[in-house]
Amino acid sequence: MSRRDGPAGPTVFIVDDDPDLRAALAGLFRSVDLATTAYASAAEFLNTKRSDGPGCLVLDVRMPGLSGLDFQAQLAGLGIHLPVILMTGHGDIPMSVRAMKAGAVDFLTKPFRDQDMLDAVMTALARDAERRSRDAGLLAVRTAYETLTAREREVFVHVTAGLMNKQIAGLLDLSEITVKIHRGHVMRKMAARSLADLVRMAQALGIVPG
Amino acid sequence: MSRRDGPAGPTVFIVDDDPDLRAALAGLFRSVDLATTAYASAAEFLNTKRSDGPGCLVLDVRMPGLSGLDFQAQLAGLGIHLPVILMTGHGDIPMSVRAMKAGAVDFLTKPFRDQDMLDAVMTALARDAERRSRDAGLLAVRTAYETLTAREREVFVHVTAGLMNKQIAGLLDLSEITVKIHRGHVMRKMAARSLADLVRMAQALGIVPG
DNA sequence: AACGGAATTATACGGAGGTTTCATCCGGGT
DNA sequence: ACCCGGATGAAACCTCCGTATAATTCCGTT
Repeated sequence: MSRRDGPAGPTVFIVDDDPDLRAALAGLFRSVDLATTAYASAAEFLNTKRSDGPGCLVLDVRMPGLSGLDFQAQLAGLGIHLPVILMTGHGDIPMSVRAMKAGAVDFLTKPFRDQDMLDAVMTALARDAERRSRDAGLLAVRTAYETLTAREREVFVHVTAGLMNKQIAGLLDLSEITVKIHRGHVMRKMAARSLADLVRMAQALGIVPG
Repeated sequence: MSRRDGPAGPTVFIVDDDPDLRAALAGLFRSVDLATTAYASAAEFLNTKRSDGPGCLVLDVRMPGLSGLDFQAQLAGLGIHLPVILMTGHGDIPMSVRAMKAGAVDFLTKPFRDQDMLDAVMTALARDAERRSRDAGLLAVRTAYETLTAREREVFVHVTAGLMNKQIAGLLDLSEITVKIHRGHVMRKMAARSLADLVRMAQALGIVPG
């Protein structure tokens, strides 16, 4: 029921209190060469050390302790951004709408067809992969940004706003040469090979002149 | 049941074959000063001349002719990007999930509370307003981009990729001075006041060097 | 007290950006 | 035949960017 999820591929995390369903799902995912790890409750999932590798969550709505919906609502706050697929045997429309509004990939009613679950998981894994590639690019930029001093960040903002060194000097009450120095430091620390690069980094960081 | 939707505010378009519900909804929205226009079917909505102003759609799922779900699926293809709220008296979970996956703002089961509908409409109108402001900014950029000649567009791509005029000249087999000329034309035609501006425009246009 | 990092500024130089003026060439349309 | 827009490019000129060198000040750590 559990397999190593090395660099080979993503892991499907199953959280359901029904051992039979856990086994069935694990078998289903194994049939398409997906690694799986199963848990009987949300608490068990949270208390277990996991790699933070790629994957997705398959949650039962009705479980002892935290329900699948409540669990889903808490995931973002816990820093877990795995895409979620919900399953239920006794759901209703408001419940499914709430889950989808909260960003669930799918909301399946039991019994569901194997293919429907596989489709949902594939969609979830694709969504996770996309988020990870976005985050990976952003992490390097954020890390570099952290190394900037306060002054350098001010200059960074104005440079990427398109202001000339002279104008920035006026705004910050500095000499133009000082702005040039800071600007050079920003380019070096951010590993930007051109102003265009730096502007895109600012965009990714959500930095706006206003 | 119908009110002018001048520059005052957005319009809620109601599509439902039940006259009583149409009237009730119109009354509800009027109570919060929202303009409404009601239709008995999807076909009637499509055949009627409407302003393309801000608003949202409130659709019944079960209607004679095109169902609310099918109608929703066709809207994007018809160039109609109004946010959709669906209502149904006899829906099921797969139906609601399909609607939400297709981007519906909400999926309400009849009977619903007035406040739930109003909340959904407010969310929908906010989403529409946001999309419109994004589109408005993009339209100007797209229009300006249309005026560029083929050569200017090539230079545009490489400039926003961060290449120096000298490098661009090499790639396009031109003299550096000619690149400068084209570059100047690009800046003027795109109304970019700085290279940073131009880079952001390229981002918005989805222009990538690769 | 000594050291190092951050911030500041000046001078100087070379490279890159940007514009103007002038001029040539080509294809399309009047 | 003529004109015009697009593309090309040379010369000249100015501004802006970037960096190296050197120096000063302040602040926090050792």
